[in-house]
Amino acid sequence: MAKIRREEIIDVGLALLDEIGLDALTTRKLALRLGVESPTLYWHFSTKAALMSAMALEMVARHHVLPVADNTDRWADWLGDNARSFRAALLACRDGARLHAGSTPESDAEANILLKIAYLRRAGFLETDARLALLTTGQFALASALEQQAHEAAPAGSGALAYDAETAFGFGLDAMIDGLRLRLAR
Amino acid sequence: MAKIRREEIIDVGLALLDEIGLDALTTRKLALRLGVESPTLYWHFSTKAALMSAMALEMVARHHVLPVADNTDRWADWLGDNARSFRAALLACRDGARLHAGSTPESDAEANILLKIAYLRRAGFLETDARLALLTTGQFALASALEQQAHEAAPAGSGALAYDAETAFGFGLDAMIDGLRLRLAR
DNA sequence: TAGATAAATCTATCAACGGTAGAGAAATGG
DNA sequence: CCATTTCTCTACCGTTGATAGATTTATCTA
Repeated sequence: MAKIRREEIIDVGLALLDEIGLDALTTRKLALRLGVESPTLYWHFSTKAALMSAMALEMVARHHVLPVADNTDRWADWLGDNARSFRAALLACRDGARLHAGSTPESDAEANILLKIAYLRRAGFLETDARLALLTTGQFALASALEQQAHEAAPAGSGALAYDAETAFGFGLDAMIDGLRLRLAR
Repeated sequence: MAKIRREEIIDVGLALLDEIGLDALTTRKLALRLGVESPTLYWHFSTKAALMSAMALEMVARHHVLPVADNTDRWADWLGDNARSFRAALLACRDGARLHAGSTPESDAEANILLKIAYLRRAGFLETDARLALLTTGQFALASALEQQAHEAAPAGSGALAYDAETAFGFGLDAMIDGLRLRLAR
């Protein structure tokens, strides 16, 4: 009768996800790896979806740790780094983007996001614009990671419209930030 | 013994999806509504995922019908309209964005996408940039629709970072296109 | 230390799911 | 009229997420 902690479930869950992918990740397989029977998981989490949410949250918390910058002159660089960091967190684990999109976690810690908004305000943005800038760059990062991992899973030839995901993300992100710079200048 | 056609399955499938949502859409329920037993579906589609892909394709084909413009001066307007049209297509049906993201359809008809690339080339873009501009605006539209429908399904209070999805999309899209305009000017 | 209370896991089972095998009905064409 | 293809049926399989309730382990007090 092995005893497990909530953290352990999340931790092993993420490791197993990385090995076998989201579709194959069942409560039984996870329980087996934990040395436990599957109903045990339902004492720690009300539902499988709740467990997945917790995993998604932990994944971002673990890899997306970019602190707020001091230099407000370089806000554009920081905003780009922030989006790249978020995207990298989603890519750090197999099917990570789908895991995140499938659940509905309060993506960033509330406190952290307020700090980021405050930083952009210091750089000259209106409150609303700061929020939207963070939101939309984040959404775009998610979309990019989502599509990249979908292509990794099913390597369709995609004849005429092949592209490199990394390059495409950089292209779109740069455009977005250039647009924001323009908006700030007005 | 009712006979059904492939189109009919897709059609009724989309209608049923709109009623009960993606998670509740099972082959049995769909078969029931078609007046057929569920294994019948597997004669028309090799797998449920293939059926979902076909539905996703039909959904976009039905609603995302913006033709290529003539006026190359207004390429920015057209590119914005194109992204808005794509997003509207995903929102036209409950869980439409998840349906699209979950499958891996050759999003646009190949021929159509080539026309759009050609149009942007005429407007002055390099081949690569034209492709990336279409790709990234489309990805952003998908992400926006995905998050909007996720919030519709689970109306989390989301205390401090509430926002209107439509507004946020317009904000990000405008920024992106402004950035592209800048790039074109160089 | 003894005994109760709370915390955590177990066994057994459920209905529903995606999918398959193979028999059989309906259409098609010579 | 028969043979062949096209399409649907019944019956079933293994797996899934989840629940109920007995049972064990830890904790806390008298």
